[in-house]
Amino acid sequence: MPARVTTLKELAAQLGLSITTVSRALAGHEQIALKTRQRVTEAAHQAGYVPNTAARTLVSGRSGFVGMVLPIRGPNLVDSFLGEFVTGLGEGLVSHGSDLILAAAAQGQSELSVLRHVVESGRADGVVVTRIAEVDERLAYLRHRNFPFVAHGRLLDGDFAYHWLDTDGAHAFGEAFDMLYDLGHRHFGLVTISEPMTFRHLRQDGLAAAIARRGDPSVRLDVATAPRFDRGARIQAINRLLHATERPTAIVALFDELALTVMEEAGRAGLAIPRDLSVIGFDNIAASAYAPPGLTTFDASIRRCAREIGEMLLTVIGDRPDSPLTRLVRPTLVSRASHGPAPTGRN
Amino acid sequence: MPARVTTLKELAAQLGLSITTVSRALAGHEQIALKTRQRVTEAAHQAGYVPNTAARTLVSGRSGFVGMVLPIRGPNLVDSFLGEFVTGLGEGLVSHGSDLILAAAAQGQSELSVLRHVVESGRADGVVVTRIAEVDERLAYLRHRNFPFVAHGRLLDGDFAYHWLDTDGAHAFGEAFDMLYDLGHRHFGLVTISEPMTFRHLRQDGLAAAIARRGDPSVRLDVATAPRFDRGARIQAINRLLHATERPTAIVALFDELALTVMEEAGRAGLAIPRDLSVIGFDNIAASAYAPPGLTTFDASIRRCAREIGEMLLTVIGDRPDSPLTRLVRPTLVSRASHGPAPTGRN
DNA sequence: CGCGCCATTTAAAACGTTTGCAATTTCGCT
DNA sequence: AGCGAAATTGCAAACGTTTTAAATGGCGCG
Repeated sequence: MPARVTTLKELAAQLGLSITTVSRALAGHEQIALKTRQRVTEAAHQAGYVPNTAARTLVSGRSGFVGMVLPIRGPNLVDSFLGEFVTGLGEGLVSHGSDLILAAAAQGQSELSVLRHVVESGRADGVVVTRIAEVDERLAYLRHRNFPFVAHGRLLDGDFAYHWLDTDGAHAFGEAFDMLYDLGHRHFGLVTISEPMTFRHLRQDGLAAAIARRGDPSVRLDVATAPRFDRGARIQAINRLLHATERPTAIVALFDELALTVMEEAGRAGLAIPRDLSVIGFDNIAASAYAPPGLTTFDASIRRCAREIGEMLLTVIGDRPDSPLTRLVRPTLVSRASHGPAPTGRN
Repeated sequence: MPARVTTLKELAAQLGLSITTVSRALAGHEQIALKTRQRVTEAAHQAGYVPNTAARTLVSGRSGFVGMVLPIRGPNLVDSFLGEFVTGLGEGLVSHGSDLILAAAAQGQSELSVLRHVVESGRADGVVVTRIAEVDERLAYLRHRNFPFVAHGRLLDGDFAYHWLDTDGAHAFGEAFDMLYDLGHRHFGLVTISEPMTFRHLRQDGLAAAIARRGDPSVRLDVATAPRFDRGARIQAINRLLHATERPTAIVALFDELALTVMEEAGRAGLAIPRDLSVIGFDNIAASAYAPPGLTTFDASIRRCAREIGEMLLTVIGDRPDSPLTRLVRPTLVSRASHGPAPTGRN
């Protein structure tokens, strides 16, 4: 029946009350007589009244939205976590009735400009920023604007305070090293990317720190680097590692996609995993369970993290705490079949 | 510097013009002198002016948002397409500067109630509805409300007109049958789900139609059904198929996740793929490329479809066409190594 | 009976924008 | 210089809500 939306004015007219009273009754103000409150609530429910978001936002200055810039990459590249992340964020927000706004950046439009638009148009009360870069203009902007946000990931230098949640990649990579070392490995490979993302450093440093901690001079680490989205270069870098005169017996990859490529290329080179080569990844993407022989990796539980990020952001928006909320989540080892004892004979 | 947001009033004051003129100048109205328009545009750019969404929405009745209900399932179940879908949708919307609103349904809250809230709060100008059920209350509601929407998927009975885009599962399943038939297969298995989703019927009917078209009475089809998210039941159903006294030589799965389970269980039963059993899936999820020996499947190109859905929805919102926009996208066969000639000896 | 106090309700402004209509300015022409 | 039309600009209302400040009514008490 109702092709139109009910408004407060209509509801008030129907009830013979003023708009003010109806508004207050629905908000549950004590000052309105209980009987009236009940009567109004009942009528509102009856009429299927839903307050208009725009009007409410305009007057209150709060939109009830949380924003995020949608990472759009090349034609066939989809952020592999996006689904999980968005689901988790939704879970985190739903308790407060906040919705999520996803703003896409058009081709050639910087992510910053989209972020600015989201912030300055008043679309959102706070934003989530993911994939922190070494020098991150988004963070600089948000700080400067003093706009509520929570970062998924961290900057390297702690020169300004902000709210963040990060997975403890450093710890995981240390754990990977220790495990492999105890399995007899001494010659390691690290496959990483060349983009200036901070998680790259955090993880690599965690590995280096674990090596240093062990204090065994016979440990050797070779690093292969390639651009994140250049499959050719990636394969080339990996094969340099694989076909060196002295080949590592264990390769740790910055994340699963790289590890899967390592396994593929290893297979192509006639190396059996884990007999000839141990491989460990990070993230635990769906394919890792299926790729033979099953990739040992760390589960970053993106969904749970995103949920927590959502909750943190709601706190930040509501309470504006002046000391930063921070949270380091330790990823859990998912032990599958891609790692094992170091090969004993020569390679 | 600007911790506050610039408003039209401030801009007007600064320029010595009325709010009206500034508003019109920025909107590019011809009636405002060109020189003024330029001056205003320049000043607005300088000040980093971004119009307030809420105010604009309130007066224009258009929010510039497109809504979608975020499917939240059990703890570890994430809609495997969500990332791709959302990315595609974002791509489709970005040209018109529309953003995407994702509203999550809290535990125990029906998807319909969330949808109602999105629609009636005026948050969105149109919505996208995915995973159409046989009897879909969301579609019924939207029609009744006469609210712009585009469905990803179709109802079975065409009793009311609406805008949709669907992947032609019927065609794909027919194609799969034809291919397998030509490889000598006569005994088929279909693994499907018990939930009342329409795509289930469309695909199964496509398969049945292809069988009928062939007119070979020796063709046999066994169907195994299990609830979508009940892994145990799924495995059981598949194994009933696999361990029947007369086992199918080719199994077609409703979608890749099922096909992957079929391959796992086949491996567990000592069957070699594709020597002993051919398996074909649908969707082409990431894991399908990695799961040995590589799953033959159909690529639904979710991202491209979602993008088109976004574009369709913008058309619907803008033009309110009275004849329905419909689009059937033919999925493409991704031929990997999980299918082959029917085994010749007895099984 | 009148005063004041409390409980309850309401009028009106405000949020920032768009837009119908009216006012003002400019300019050509006589 | 003066007129009228065209070009340009501005006033004010409207969108639906929240909120401040004020009004109204009821009632006890002196």
